[in-house]
Amino acid sequence: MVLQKRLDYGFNGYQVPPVPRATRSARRRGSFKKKHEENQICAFDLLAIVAGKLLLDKKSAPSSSNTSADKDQCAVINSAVKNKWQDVEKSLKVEACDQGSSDKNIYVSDLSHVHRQGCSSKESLVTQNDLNLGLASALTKPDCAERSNAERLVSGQTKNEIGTFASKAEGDSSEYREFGGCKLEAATKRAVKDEPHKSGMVQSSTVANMCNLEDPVVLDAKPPALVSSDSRAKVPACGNHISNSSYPTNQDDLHVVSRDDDENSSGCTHPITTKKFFRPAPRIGDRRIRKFLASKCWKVAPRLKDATVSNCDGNFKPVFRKRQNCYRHQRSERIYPFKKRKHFAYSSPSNSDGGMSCEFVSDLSLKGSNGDASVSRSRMHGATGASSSFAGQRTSFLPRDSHVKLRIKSFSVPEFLIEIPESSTVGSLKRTVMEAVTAILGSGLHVGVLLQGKKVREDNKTLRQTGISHNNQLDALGFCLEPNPSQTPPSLSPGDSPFLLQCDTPQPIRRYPPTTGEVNQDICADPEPHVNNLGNYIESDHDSAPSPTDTSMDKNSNSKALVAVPAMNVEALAVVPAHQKSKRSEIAQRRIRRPFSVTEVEALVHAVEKLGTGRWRDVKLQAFDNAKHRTYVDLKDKWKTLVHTARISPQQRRGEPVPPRSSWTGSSLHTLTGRSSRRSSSSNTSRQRLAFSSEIW
DNA sequence: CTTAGGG
DNA sequence: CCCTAAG
Repeated sequence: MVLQKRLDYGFNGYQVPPVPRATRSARRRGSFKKKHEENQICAFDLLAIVAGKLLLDKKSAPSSSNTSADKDQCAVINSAVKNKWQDVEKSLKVEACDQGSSDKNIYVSDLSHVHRQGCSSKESLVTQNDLNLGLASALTKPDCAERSNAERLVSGQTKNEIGTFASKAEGDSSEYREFGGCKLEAATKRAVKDEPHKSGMVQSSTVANMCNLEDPVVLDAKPPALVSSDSRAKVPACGNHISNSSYPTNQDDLHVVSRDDDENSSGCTHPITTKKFFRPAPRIGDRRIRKFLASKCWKVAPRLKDATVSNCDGNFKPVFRKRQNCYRHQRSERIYPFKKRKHFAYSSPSNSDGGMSCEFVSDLSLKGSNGDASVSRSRMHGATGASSSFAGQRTSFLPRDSHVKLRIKSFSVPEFLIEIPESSTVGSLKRTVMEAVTAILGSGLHVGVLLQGKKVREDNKTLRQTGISHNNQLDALGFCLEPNPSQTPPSLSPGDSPFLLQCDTPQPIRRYPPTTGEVNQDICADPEPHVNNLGNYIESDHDSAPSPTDTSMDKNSNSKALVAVPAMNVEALAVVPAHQKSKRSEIAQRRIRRPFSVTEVEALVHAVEKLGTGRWRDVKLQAFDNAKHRTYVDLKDKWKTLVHTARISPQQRRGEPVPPRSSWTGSSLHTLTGRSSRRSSSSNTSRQRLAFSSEIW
């Protein structure tokens, strides 16, 4: 094995993403290089932090004493390490010095591993570890007894225990979790601060040790290339804690701890025990292809805006369908439940006075609801179950006379048609309907008012004029949701109402045809897995997405392809475009918070370590391709917070390690490099860190 | 659409 | 997470 030339641009010994591709903007800004370099540091740090697979063998820790001899030894270690690393052809089994014994090595494991781990440090690993992770307390404990104690603890733990511990710890604090059970000062402190009652966990520095000092064997474990928490994998009952083996360090038996369920899932953790769960890092070509496809899909992934925008023209269907085809699993669930949910709730009142009620609408609702809608109490409709039922008061727009109190129990959804292959599952049918309904609801609605079963179209009349008064029988009054007319630019009515649109042409019922039914069926040869996949897939909306390697993905996509979401002409040149628009943005609801799971963070770190920052889209595609709810912005943000939480000072990011402990600082170790000597001048920071660590350990 | 960065 | 400027 050969250390690839990436070492050449290793920054402070950290692995550098292969030939970083500066983004266009970055190139333009000319700031890419710097950013990238900084990122390398972050990548490594966080990688180390998160993965908890530091390259140090536990034996590398100075074992028993903290004498100056030790320090000298450390210096030797470091220079040895450094030299080793500079020799690109040599084995990466870097010898460290522990009492001068070559048996006690710093293991860097093999090259491939190193590359996977992203650690190609030319620097002292010891230093790095210690620096970034507070490494093993064994390394840093000034007190010999303490140190050896820590060591004992470390060595006494089996891998499994480590995993268990880490997992448990993982479940305790989300801040803590983010570091994969490896303690980081900042993180730990934060955990303490945030959850004082759990400080017990925090004190267990052994976790860090264990993680950091795992056997080289363990280190060889393939790091997850992808973060996919495949929800289609068997998801065991969610317990409070994860199974012992859930810590993803075992080779070929990666267990995914998927915890990105909903925010308040009471720490529900799904140990996913599917073997070979992770797809190994795709080869370049492979990845290219995948990337290409994915990016294609990604690019056309409809957002809400897309939908609305594309709906604005009359010929929306082809466009939309195309998107639909491409979108597949990427279709983000965020679109519907959140951004759109409120739309109809708001849009009804806002539209009700918009003067958009049209004849065809009335026609529709009548047809659709079989007259039901024409009665005041329209019920939830058909299989959709998606009527927007809300009860509330609807005050009239009358200036200040007696108010009409209305109670709207529910709205009926206008009729629409769905075509779906017979081979489709009930689940997909439901989903199809749901999406159709959601699309209708989300794409702008009008409220139709019916009085005594008659459509009230004169929007400018007062309620009183219309005959709606407080002493009315409320039953005489009805409301229905009406789709916006997808019509050619409406012309203003020359009549009494300047805002009343003329929509005399009856609109055909919307259809939601399957995109390519036959093809789908062909592909979905076996309907059974289809069912399962779909079911799980739907559930997976809450969780992460399925693994990309899973071929059943296709089926899913196909089943999704059956879901033809209608394109409705939303605010097609609506009467009050600006108004509606502002409303829309107002309405947009915040997405639910979904804390990153350890696995995700790991994957993120890996991806960033590999790709560098500034390529969030690539990161997303590569590592979070299936996590539909993670946008590249999310990833970027997560990285941001990770770096912040890790308290990787700009200094460190620039590659100037800060000694965690003055006892180390003073040693000859730090005179090895100019950097090291510079470092001592920055002891200010180190003292802060010191105080910090002592708080924890 | 992506990225960067502030909030 | 959201928002937005900038490219």
